[in-house]
Amino acid sequence: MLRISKLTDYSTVILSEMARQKSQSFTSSELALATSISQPTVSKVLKLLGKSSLVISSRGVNGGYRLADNPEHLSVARIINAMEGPIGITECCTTSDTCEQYGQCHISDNWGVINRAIENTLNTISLADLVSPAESLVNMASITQQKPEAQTSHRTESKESIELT
Amino acid sequence: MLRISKLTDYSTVILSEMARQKSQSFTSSELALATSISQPTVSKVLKLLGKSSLVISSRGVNGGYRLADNPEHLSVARIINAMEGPIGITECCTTSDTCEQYGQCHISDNWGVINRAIENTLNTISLADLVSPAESLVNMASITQQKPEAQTSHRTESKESIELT
DNA sequence: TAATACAGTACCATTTTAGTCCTGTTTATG
DNA sequence: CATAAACAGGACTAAAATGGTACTGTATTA
Repeated sequence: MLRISKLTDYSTVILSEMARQKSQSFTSSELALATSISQPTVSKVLKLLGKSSLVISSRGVNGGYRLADNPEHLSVARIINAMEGPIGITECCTTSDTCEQYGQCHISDNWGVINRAIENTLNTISLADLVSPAESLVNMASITQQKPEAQTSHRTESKESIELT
Repeated sequence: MLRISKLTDYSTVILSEMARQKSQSFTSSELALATSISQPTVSKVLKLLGKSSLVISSRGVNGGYRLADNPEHLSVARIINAMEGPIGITECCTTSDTCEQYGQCHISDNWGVINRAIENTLNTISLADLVSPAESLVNMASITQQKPEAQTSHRTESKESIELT
């Protein structure tokens, strides 16, 4: 299904809740309430995000979490990276050496190119984009464009090649 | 990690082996030998691909599998779709109704946009591209471009926002 | 010193995935 | 028409990943 994990999904919900509110600091209980995610799970997610310094925590009474940077400067790629580690659509994209097929595989380089293309997409989208109306994101030409420009490579016509709903 | 499954990975290796050879028909044993993937696994993959009519099988002596269409007309998105079902980077991209957060979630629409962007990328790349030298793919402007064009939305500068290797 | 809130880790249940095997069915061929 | 080659369709198991929770510890404020 090519899916981010549920915890990663939660992290985007939690972070966008933080980005949407003007408040500076949030406890995990507050965010649990606001997102309908259980408090222990919210806590787990925020701890992970803290390790990569996407959020900053303060302990004790009146403690909580706050965003480490402006939502404009936090990309979706970094969020995924913090929760799941480096984006690698195939095994060889991240581990490169452990694959048994290595040497007789003719496509690992191309998977690397594909992986970087997806990284680029996710890197281009910020937390601020995530909380903006969907129209804004659709209008980001670099995200949704499908240019029919001249090039050497064979291309699949997108119309006939997909029946995803 | 945002990864395709191992079986899906195998499927791309197997299909590209079929695309590279001029031969028309391949038995699962031949492909197992050529790819260093075990024969039962190759067989399992080809059966799955057959269900979505990406390959055509013929039984009996001299039977085997052949590509259902030219490599130029088979997109990576369709391969993933055949092996794993619809591409959905989040749960709400595919199932839409079962999510508990539905109603109070403010970002599902935007995840839909992101999902379509990734679909577009994977849809643009064909099996023929996968077996071509990596340079060809890099030169596909629609895949790797990162346009800094004017737009309304906030953008993350790709340089500072990512430390993936 | 007591209460609040995060830190770190461990744990377990569930689900998913990978890989194999077995029992059909189809087809070419001698 | 018998036999062997090859795919079809499940069933099954082991291993791994994931999700969710709990527990103990530490920092901070009042």
